[in-house]
Amino acid sequence: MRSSPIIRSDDLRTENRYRMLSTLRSAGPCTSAQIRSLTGLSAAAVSTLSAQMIDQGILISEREAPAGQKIARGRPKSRLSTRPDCAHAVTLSVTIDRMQTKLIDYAGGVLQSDDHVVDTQALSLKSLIAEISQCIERVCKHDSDVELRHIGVAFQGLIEHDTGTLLWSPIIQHQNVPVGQMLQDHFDVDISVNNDCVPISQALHLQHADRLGGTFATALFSYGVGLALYINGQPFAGSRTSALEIGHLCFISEGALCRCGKRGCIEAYTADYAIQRRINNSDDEQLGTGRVTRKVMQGLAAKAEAGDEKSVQAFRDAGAAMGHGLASLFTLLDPMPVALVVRNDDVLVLMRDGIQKSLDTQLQSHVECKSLLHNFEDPAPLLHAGLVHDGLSRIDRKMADQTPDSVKTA
Amino acid sequence: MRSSPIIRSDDLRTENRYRMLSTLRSAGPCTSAQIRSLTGLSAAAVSTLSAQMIDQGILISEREAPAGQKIARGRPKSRLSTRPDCAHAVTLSVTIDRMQTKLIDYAGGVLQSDDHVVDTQALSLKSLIAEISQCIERVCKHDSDVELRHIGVAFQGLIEHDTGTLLWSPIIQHQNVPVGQMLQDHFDVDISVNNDCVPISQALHLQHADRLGGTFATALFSYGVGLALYINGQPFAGSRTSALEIGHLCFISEGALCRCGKRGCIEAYTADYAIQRRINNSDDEQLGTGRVTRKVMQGLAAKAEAGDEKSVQAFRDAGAAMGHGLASLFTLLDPMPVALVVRNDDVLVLMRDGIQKSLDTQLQSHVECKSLLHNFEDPAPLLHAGLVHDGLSRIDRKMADQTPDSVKTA
DNA sequence: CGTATTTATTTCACAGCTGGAATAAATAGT
DNA sequence: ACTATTTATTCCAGCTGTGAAATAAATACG
Repeated sequence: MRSSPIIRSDDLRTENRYRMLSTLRSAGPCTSAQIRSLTGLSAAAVSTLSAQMIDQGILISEREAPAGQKIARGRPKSRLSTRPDCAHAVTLSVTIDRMQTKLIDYAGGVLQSDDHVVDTQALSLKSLIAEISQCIERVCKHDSDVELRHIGVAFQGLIEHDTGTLLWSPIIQHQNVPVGQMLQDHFDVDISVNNDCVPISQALHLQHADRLGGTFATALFSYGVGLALYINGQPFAGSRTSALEIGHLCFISEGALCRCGKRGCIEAYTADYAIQRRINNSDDEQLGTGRVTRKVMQGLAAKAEAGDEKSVQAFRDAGAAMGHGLASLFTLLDPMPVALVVRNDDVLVLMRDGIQKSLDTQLQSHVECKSLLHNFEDPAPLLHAGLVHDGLSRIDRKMADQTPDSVKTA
Repeated sequence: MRSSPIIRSDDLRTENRYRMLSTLRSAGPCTSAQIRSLTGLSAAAVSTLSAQMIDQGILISEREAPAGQKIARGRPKSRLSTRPDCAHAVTLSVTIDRMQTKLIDYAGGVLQSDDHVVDTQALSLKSLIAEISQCIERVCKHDSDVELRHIGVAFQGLIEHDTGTLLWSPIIQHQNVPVGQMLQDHFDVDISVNNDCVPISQALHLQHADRLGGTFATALFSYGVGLALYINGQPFAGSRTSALEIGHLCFISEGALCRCGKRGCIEAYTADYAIQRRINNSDDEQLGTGRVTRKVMQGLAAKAEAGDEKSVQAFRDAGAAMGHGLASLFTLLDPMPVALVVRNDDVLVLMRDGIQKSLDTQLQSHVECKSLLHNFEDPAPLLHAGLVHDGLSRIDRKMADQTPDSVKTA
């Protein structure tokens, strides 16, 4: 009902502070004139607000790079940017075989990295949280003056975004794990837990809006398939979860057995284990254990590229399943560009025909679906960029709330 | 990126004017104290704003019903309400066999009604628009001082909400009909064209939020199946269309022929013509012509209720198809309550088992789907309420924009 | 009839943002 | 050194809000 929560004029100030921070966050360091035009605020307001925030130690102002030869005529521009040491965030991505942790400063710089190899499926509930906590502590302990304000965690699976509860995940043996709550008890800072697709989609929106536009889907092929949406320039958030479980849409009723326990899921044809079992002649009932290594997948892909009939068919079927899922998505919502994010591009090339054929068959004729598919290799940097942006944006919100007055009062 | 477009303090005023109107719109006539608590505005602001709007002729203030016996002690409350004669809207619903038009005043009162029987499938493009225009003119001509500010049209089909273009509709032979544009050329007022599900869903949110909550789906069974969503208290709007074509999700690949030209659509099992052809032994290739009358459907339902095996199965299959669609929706987004809106409750009763069984089979086990389905009989009053609310809300927005200053300037 | 009670409006000082004008700041060119 | 140029800041009146307190309005009660 309410389009905006702003009523009081001091809420306006908070909002405008956030606007400035948010602008600096996505556009990088800016001169006050740039901020003025990007935010729509008046010069007077920008000046007042930035002075206050510099006072508070949130922003810093520095001369524009004096190294550049083309020095302008008048008073040199000074650029505002967020002060790196004013706050820190931790980003943590959990995949089936490792935890990657980074300590980030308020300007987005990476201060510490930690890569911890671990078999997540073998962990007890207690040791899962313990391992995660240790990763976070490791990156934080390195520096002495860490102002930790946010921890952002990315998992694969079904995640309740308000509470950060892991409802279900293919890489964890347990269900309904309140990861967010448990970490908050441990560290007492804001925690956000998200399906890994969500930050990736955020990063794509920041970096590739030119290609993808404001409305697009992000499909991540990893140990399973994840999907996140941007709609009209906004990340789509459902009432409980933000990511869409496209992998568990029913593709063939009473079909192949899926990891989730159901039959005929898209994932039971698209996931690496599904492709593997198909090519290796094992039947569709086997789920296998552990993960299919990247090397094994490359082997399977090579086999298909070499023309092995069965392998080619397996990949084509995987594509058909995925195409069915996208067609369903396009039927329910509107057709939209899709970013296909995958570690190994070969796999996508092999599936692409199947995907396209499925789309062509299943979409209504009046729908144009030319060139909706965009490939992106290597999800890792996107995931990192998304986690950083998300974490720092949440800190921005808190910084904006700390109006000078409320600081005095507190 | 921008959470709110408010920067200048006069935007604030516009927004707060709209807040007040919007509150009056959904809560009905209110005292200034009620408005204060519902909007969160201060007494001073409410007083100033309401005085201005009364001056402008947008609001009226009247003593609370003196008829009531329990007269309070002190100064009697006076209630603010929108002034009926300050603006008017037309609502128009087009179904396969009729156009229902109403002239509404700014308080939501029905001034004129028009029920025009017409076979929409037989109309040429030109006569379709002509018929619609004539309906609108008929209800407007009756009164002399009509301040027409908005026309809201509800169609079944795929509609681009920005432009009001009818991309595809089962009840119209033509495609890509720019209904919105053509009506605007004719009447020069704001036009909104929506899938009929959207206003119905809006009305359900207003009237039955207690049962459905802020996140729910609305499935309308009419000549086909339509679906609209509310997510976190907001109507869901896609980038082009707002309604979801759940009826054309693929249920059985290479299955029964659907009106849309594809095969195996949910609608090819759920629609009235689909049920009819199944029971009448005609094969799944026949599309039939014209519509299945309500009487015929009641006959088919009676047959099934009497225990006819084939009829029972046809309805059960229809339910299974619908259940598949809902399961897909619940898999992609979160499971949510569903309002099943249908003219004839019997039909729903016959399908309900099939729906539930499909849901139970296809949803992941960790999902609770007990009692998500709610029945609503008779879509007509809901559609009307939704159209009225939508039309008047859009007028509210324009009224809020007319700040006293901007009036003087203009 | 005057008083108590309740509701609505007005008034005041304070704070936020705007647009425009006036200053201040910092540098290149002459 | 002085001036021109460009950018940033400050100041102003005007508008929008807030909370708190005072005032006005309209009725019931005694």
